[in-house]
Amino acid sequence: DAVVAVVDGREVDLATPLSEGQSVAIVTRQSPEGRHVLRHSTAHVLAQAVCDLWPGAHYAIGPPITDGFYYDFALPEGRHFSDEDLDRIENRMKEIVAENQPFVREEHSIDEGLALFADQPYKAEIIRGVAGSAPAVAAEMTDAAEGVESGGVSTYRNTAGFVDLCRGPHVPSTGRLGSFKLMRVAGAYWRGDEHRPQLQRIYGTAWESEQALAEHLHRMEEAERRDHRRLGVELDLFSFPDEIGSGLAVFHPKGGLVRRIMEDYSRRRHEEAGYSFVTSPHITKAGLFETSGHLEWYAEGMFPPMELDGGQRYYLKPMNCPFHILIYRSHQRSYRELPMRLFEFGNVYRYEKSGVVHGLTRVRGMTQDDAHIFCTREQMAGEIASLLTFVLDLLRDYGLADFHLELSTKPEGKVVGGDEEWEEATEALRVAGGSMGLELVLDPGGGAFYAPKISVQARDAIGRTWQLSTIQVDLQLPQRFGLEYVATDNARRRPVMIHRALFGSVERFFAVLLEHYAGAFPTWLAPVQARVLPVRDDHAEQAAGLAAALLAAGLRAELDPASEPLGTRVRRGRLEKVPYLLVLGDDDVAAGTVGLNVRGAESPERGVPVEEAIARMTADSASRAVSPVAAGELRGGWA
RNA sequence: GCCCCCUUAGCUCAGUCGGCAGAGCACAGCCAUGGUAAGGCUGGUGUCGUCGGUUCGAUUCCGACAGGGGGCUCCA
Repeated sequence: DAVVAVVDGREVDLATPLSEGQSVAIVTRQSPEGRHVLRHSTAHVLAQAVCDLWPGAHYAIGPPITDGFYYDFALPEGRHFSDEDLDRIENRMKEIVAENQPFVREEHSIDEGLALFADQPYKAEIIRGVAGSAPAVAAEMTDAAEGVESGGVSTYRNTAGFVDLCRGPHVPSTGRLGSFKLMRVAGAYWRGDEHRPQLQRIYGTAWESEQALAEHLHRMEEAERRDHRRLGVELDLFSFPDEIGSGLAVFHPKGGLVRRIMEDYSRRRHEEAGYSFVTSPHITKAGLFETSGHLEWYAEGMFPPMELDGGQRYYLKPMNCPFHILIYRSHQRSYRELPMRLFEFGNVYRYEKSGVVHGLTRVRGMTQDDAHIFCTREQMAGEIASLLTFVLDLLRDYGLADFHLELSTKPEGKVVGGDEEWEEATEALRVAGGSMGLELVLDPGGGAFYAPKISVQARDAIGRTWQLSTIQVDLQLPQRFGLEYVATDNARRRPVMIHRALFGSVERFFAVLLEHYAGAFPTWLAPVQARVLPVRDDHAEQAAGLAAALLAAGLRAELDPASEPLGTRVRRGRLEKVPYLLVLGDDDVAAGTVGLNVRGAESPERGVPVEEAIARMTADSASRAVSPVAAGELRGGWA
């Protein structure tokens, strides 16, 4: 069961000789570390198989990753892998496993290493790259994991003569791999740099047993089942008609309804929090984005301009901030007006590259719940703190509960503004973020070109983390646009501008909630909250009366008439994840009751008095305390 | 933008080794009035993503384009 050992705190091969007095622990194949080793060794076998099948192939890097591994190759004559090749490679890998070739560790000097990999340019580059660096730097580089230490290199060789540069450790022999499956091929740039050659990457998954592999594949299917793109079709929420274009969604009646409820609640909360609601057009003359700097910095992310009479260029807006700035600047402002909080559900358009568009989470046209707060420098810290509290509070109302914060600091290279300003703004965010009682993770260099930001990362029901709200402190745009206010001493001062979006984009947040809830929106967000099912046609009148009573009670209710059998209609209601199905038959008409089917319950409650049913449903509808469905159990759609 | 894959009925998919296509669900009509996860019968449905090429003939082979999926890079 052992794959490697830990000797004096360091992972080593099982074949490593021991000295007296050393502490030894065994790493088993199903432990996280053991799986890591299995995956790493499987990657080696993958490279060996590819080199067998494509003599002269160059192999680059092949690390273990979450759930599996990958390996990057450059095939002779610039050839590419296709899906059919995966089967061939996998079969060859199985032969190598059957041959049970030992992994033999060898140590070499740098020069020997270079000689060994003379015909492997990527390996040679790794060796040269690390050998040329100071030891401290080398240790930081991921290349160190590939087997290069400052003094020499380590390799692993097996009986077929395949040698790979590697730090190890590895399983003792190829027969000790677990169960694996090659998943897909992809292109990947050498060293992640799009200006360098694109290599052919093969992804695989590997586990300690057939069963663990099967469970992983099953988990993948479960995740697919709650994919927002799939649920969007199944629940008739939205679509992406080809005729409109890539990354441009239309929301259908039910999706539009959910969206409107989301937005309405947000509006109400923003009103209570002292925001003013503004609107701005979708297009503007080029000058506005020249002043803001967007055309200088991000023109390639914008849709190309429309030329109007006289050569005037108009752009679709990728952001709302310059418009809000013009609202601020429409007349002279006093310190008495600050902080001024301008909010808009603003439609913006960004020219996302064709390969990155993805469902509702990466689109070319979206609605931002965008606000800009203009305040004094003295107000800045307090404003950020109350903003963070507001944001987290609101996100919790939508059912997200598990957060951490991320502070993104000044990026390298293209930025505007001086170090002092950056430092002041960053510090304000750091202090506010630190006071929230949440983990604060540093993201060095991750800020926008004009401002540092703090973002709220939320974990959903199946453990994925989404970047949602962002708050940016901007000292640049107020300067570019010459914003001022008149202070108590009658001096003109420059306000600070805080950009913030809470959902990020309504579309994306919709997708996050849809997946978080696996399509079963909590009652307050559900497009249809209750459906009345008369058992027979002769209950139609009472059923219509009941539906009317539900509507009168403020519930989104509808009637599903008895033109189909009850079982059919119950099934449909469950698949559509309607929170309440109210069945009305002879007994109910006689007694003034309903058969109440509560979403998530095993069986119906018969004979519930109508008044009681309405009271329960309205209470549920008013509640935002919900617990989302955990992973799995989507069959039946009832969850 | 780059690499691989995909595109057949509203949806999910089968199929044609090149001779103008099928299933289930959905939809429509009729029957059935059924107390909790698919009642029965009948019926219609397709420019086989688009445009070119090869061919006597293309949904099938080739190319380009569009849209989608998985990655890479990017994400103000």
